[in-house]
Amino acid sequence: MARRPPSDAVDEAAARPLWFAPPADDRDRRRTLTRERVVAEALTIISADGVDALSMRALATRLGVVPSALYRHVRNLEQLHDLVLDGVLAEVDRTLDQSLPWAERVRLLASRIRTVLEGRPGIAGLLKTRDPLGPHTLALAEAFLAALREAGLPGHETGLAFSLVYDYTLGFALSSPTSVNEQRVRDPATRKRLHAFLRSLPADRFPTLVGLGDSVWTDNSDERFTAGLDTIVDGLEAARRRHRRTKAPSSR
Amino acid sequence: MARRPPSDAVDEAAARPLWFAPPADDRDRRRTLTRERVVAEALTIISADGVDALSMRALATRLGVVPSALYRHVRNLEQLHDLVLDGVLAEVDRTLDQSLPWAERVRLLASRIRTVLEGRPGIAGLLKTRDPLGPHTLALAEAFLAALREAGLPGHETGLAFSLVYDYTLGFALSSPTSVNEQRVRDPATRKRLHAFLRSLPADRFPTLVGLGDSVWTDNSDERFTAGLDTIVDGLEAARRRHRRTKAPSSR
DNA sequence: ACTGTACGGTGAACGCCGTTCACAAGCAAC
DNA sequence: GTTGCTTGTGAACGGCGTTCACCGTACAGT
Repeated sequence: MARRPPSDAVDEAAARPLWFAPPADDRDRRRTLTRERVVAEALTIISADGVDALSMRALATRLGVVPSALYRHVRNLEQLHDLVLDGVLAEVDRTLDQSLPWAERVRLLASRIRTVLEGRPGIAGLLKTRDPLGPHTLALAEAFLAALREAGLPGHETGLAFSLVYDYTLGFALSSPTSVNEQRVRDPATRKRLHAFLRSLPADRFPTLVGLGDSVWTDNSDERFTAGLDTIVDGLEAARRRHRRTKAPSSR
Repeated sequence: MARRPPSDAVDEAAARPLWFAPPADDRDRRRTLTRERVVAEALTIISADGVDALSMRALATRLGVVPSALYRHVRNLEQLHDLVLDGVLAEVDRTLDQSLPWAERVRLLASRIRTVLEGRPGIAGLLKTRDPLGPHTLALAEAFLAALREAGLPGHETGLAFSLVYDYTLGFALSSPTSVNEQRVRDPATRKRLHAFLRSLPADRFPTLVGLGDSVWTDNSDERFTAGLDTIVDGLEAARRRHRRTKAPSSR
């Protein structure tokens, strides 16, 4: 009696710092279902068809198993999401040339996160609403903070800066074209209709909108992302200077 | 035959600029179902129990009607979401004292959006993934652009700046505590456990994370929001100066 | 070598969901 | 009064997450 439920690992914030129980032994691997296999298969589903295509039943079918079998390895869909999220974040390259200036390092990390997230349509939505404290999430935070610390801001402001950059990156990845609205956004005909629609707006009600014309709507999401990121980093740079001045008023 | 389906209104970008068909007459109001009543009831559900509690069936029950009846007034759940979103955005106060500097106006608008979105748990998620071009969404964009134009940036950069501020605000509202994780975040005991967990991290693997200590994690989301917003506005200010200098190098 | 037990997969079921479709009640116009 | 259109109804379909009793198998203890 009293069958032990699947472990918590990612779910429980107070879990043991021994996250990834070492693979132990590869004895009966390959024949029986494991949590790793479940999560891995979930990831391939998401990469292929987006996060909406990931369901317990579909996942079970792809693993050649009945849905209820999954619940031996994963507590529920929520926990599966958390595990998948940390698996995705594990794929973000955290290596950085330490000689690079802090701003560049921050930019690099943010760009890499975006790239990885955009390869898994819809996963940014999960990440923003669930925000698991898995090992790789923490490692990523560590990398960001290490770069930001060199900006010379006090600890509290460093945390705020991290939150800003991280939130921006996730938020951007979330609103970028996913599998759902992809064709709607990328389809040039639809885009033309949209531009025509915007041009047809009553100028008395939306003077700025029509006054600025098409140049307002940037379709290139790469440009939009880096431009926003640069502005944020500029703002952080300004804060850095401001703080440096009040702390050690050397010149002027 | 050939029953006319519910109109598109928000859904179709190429719809007539005649958005809100005037109420016409109040003859049979109150007895029969209308699109307005459906959307209004959906909004109260969301405000009370979050966006996850909004389902066609629950909505129908609250309206004293069978689920399929809703499809006479709304094409499907997606369109209902779009209509709800525009309804929410309609509640954002767009009036601004024109004598305020542009930066302050931008800050005001962003804060108001955040306030409204946080009153509807989970709705920011919809907004980011659907992004409807309804009348109030556009009016909000107009207000932002009007403020940003005074920063003196060229049209293209103004659009980028709008995208940045808007995305940041939505992204932040999305990750702020919703009905789902609310108690998990607000509960002081959980917060204590989280802090203890962070302190227990191995310092060799996360030197910055543990080095900065608790000061990194700001629980006050108001402070986090305004700090991020200020940084962004600072960055825009820097871009403004930069551009002004290259355009008209008056002093120095 | 035998036996008990716990693990991990099965099959059926529950209750929810969005959506469709044929049909009926009400109402307007001719 | 008949016609035809609008709008709500009832039943159904397929899909979802999740639970539960069941059972085979492999392994541990004696």
